Amino acid sequence: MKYASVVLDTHIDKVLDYSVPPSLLTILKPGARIETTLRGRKLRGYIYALKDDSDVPKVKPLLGVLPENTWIRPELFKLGLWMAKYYIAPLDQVFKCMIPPSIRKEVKAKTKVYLTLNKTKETLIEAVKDLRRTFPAQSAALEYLLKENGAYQHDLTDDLKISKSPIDSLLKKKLIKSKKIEASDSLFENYFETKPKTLKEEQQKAFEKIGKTMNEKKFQVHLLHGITGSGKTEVYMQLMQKAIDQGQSVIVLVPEVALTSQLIEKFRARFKEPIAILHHKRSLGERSSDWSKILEGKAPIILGARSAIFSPAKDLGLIIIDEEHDSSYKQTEESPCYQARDVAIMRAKMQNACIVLGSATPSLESFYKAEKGKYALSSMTKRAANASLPKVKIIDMVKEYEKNGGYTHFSNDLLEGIKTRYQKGEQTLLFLNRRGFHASQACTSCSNIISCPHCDISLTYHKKENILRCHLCDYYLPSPRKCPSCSSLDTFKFKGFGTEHIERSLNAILPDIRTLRMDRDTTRKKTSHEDLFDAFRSGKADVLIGTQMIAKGFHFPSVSLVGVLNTDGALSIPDFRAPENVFQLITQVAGRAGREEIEGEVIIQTRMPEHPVIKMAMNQDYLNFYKEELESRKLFLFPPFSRMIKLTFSSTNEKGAKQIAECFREEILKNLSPGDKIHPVIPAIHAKVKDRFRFQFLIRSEQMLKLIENVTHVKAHFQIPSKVRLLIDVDPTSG
DNA sequence: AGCACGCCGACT
DNA sequence: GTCGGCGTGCTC
Repeated sequence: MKYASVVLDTHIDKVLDYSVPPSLLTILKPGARIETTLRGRKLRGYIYALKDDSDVPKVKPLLGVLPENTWIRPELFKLGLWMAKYYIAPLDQVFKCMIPPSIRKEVKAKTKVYLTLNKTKETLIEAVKDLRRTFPAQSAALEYLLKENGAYQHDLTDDLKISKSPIDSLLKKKLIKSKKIEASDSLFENYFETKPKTLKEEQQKAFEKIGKTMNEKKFQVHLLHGITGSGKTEVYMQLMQKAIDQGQSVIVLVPEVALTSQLIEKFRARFKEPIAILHHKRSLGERSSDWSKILEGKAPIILGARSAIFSPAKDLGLIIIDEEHDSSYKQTEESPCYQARDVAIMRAKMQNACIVLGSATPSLESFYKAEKGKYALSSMTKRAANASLPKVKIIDMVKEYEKNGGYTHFSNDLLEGIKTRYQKGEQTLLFLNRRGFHASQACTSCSNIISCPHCDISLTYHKKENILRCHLCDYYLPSPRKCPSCSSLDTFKFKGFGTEHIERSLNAILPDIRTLRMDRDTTRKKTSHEDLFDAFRSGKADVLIGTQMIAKGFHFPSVSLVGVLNTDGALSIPDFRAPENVFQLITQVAGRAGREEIEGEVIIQTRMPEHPVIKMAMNQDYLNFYKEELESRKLFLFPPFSRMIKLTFSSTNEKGAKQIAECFREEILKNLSPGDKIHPVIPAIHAKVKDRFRFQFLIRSEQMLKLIENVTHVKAHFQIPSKVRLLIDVDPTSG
C-alpha cells in the first residue's frame, strides 16, 4: 500500500494519486486528513483509498498527516461516499460539509478560567481585611470568591468591573487557584433537575414500540405523529435515557438555531450527561470543544441543526429528527443538496441504529412510507397536559374590508381578542410571513417598481432605517424621493405590508399594548433569539409579531391568542408543495396557542375562507389533508409517486446560462428511461440573484437510481464552461 | 479552485 | 515589439 488516492480541499472533481512515505504507511486509512502539495502549493485533503500501485507516471509524496480528530471516521466516510453518489456532488464538498470549519482549520477549543479558593475560609477572610486598604481590587475579588465559593474569571471581572491583574496577584500569592475549563462545560450546571414524567397511554405505547426495536439494536425508522402539545418531547427524552442506559449515544436534530435553546434547557434539566450543541451560530471555539467531547465519547447527547447529523457519535443508538417535515433539513443553495432526514435514515441503517421522525404534520413522503409499512407509525392524538385544542376562527377579510370601508391589517375580532388578552394579562402572537415595512416602492407616474440592480426582485422598504433592501442579496439604498426611471418627484406609492408595518399600526391603534418583533432583521446577533424570547416570556410585551421563526416549536405559557395575518400569498405560490407548506405552517402556528391551563384561540385572516387547505388546517385535520393531497400528487405523479432532480445553471451571462442548460438537457434526453419526464428549461423562481442569471429544469422519474446514473454520466462528460455553474438538487423541495 | 499557458488586440 | 485581457486545461 505505497500509494494513496486523495480528495483535496479544492474543486478538482477527481481523486489524485500520491505516494505514501514509509513513516505514514501504517497510520493512514480512508478518511485520514493529510497535507500535500499540488503544483507546489500546500493543500490539505482526505485519503480516499490506499493501493499498491498507481498509473500516474510522476507521483509526488504526501507531506504529512493531521491529528486524528480532524479525520473522517469510517462510518461517516462510508456515509459520505453514499451522499456523493446519491446527491451527485463532488466528494470534497461532501467532506467539507461533514466536518465543521473549526475542525478543518484546527481552532483550539475555547476555554474559560474558573477560580477557586486555595486556603481555608478563615485565612482568606483575614486576607480580605489585610488587603482592603492597599489593594482594594484584590480584596473585592477575594470577597466575591468567598461569597460565591468559586467563579468564572470573566464573571468576576464583569461583575466587579475590575481588570484581570488583581486576580493574577491573588494567584501569585497562592490565595486562590485557577483551572481552565472548556467553554461548553460551563453550560452543565445549576439546572433544576426534572424527573421523568409518567407517560400517558398513547405516549407509553409509542415509547414501548420504539423502545422494543432499540432493545433489539436493529435499524428501524419510526414515525411519531403527535399533535402539538401531545408530549413528543417527553417521549424523546425517555427514549434518550434508554439509549444512554444501554451505553449508546443519541443525535437529536432540530430545525432551526432558535429552537435549540428551549430543548437544551429541557435536556439539561433531565440529563446529567454532557450535551454537545452544534449549530452555525455557535463560535468556532465552542463548536470545536463540543466536537472533541463527542469524539472522546464524553457527550452522549448531541443536539443540533441539520449538519449535526455528521457528528462522530460513539456507539450511535438513536437518532431523533424533531419536526421532520421542516424545510430547513434540506440544503438547497449549495452542493451537496442533501436532505438531513434522509441522510440520517441512511446513517441509522449503516450503523444499525433506531431513528425517530417526529411531527404534528409529517411530510407526505414520510407518512406515505409509514402507511406502506416501511416506517413504524406511532400516533398521539391527545394533548398531554389536559389542555384542549385551541378554537380556530377564520375571518373573511374581503367582508372585513367592506365593513371598514377599505384595507385593514386587523379584523375587529383580532383587535378585540388582543385587547381582552391584554386586560387578562395574557399574550398574543401575530404571524406574518414578510419582514420589513412595505413590500415594494412603486412610482405612480411611470408605474416603475424599484427593484434590486443585482437580483430579479423588488426592494422591500424598511422604515426604521428609511432604506430599500433586497431580501436576496442584502443590497440596500436610501429610499429615493425621485423616480430613477422617469425622474418625477414624490410620486411614490408603497405596496404590501411586512412585520415592521404591522408593529407600527398596532402601536397606533392600541397605544397601551407593548409589542416585540421577531424576524431576521431583529435577530441578527448571536443571542438575539434567546433575548427576544426571554423578554416576551417574562412578560415584557403583550404581543409578539413575527415571521416563520415564531412558529417553530416555541412554548409560551401565557399565549392564549394566535393571529395569522395573511396566508393568501403562500397559497398562490406555483409549487406542488405549497398546500403542504401552508397546512404545516398554520397547524404549527396554531399549536402555539393555549398549551396549559389557559384555553387558546386562533384567528386566521384570509381572503380565501373557503380554501380547502385553510379549512382542514382550521380543524387540525391532518389525516384528511394527507388523503386529499396524496390523491392530487398521485394524479400529477409528483412525489412520493415519482422522484425528481432539479438542475440549475447560473451565469452572469444570461444567454450563456440558458444555452448550456438547453444543451445539457438534450444530452440527458438521450438516455432517459421510459416513463421519465423531463421539463423544459425555465428561468428559476428568482431569475437573477447577485448578478447571476439562473435557468433550471426538472426531471421526474420512478427509477431514481437510473436517473442519477444518467445525470452523473452526462455531468462527467459534458464540458461546462467555467463561467456557468451547475447546481444539482436531488429530491428538491420546490419545483 | 488556482494557476500557467497561449492567443489576440492595445500602447510605450 | 511587449503588456495584459481572458478562455482553456491541468493538477497526482
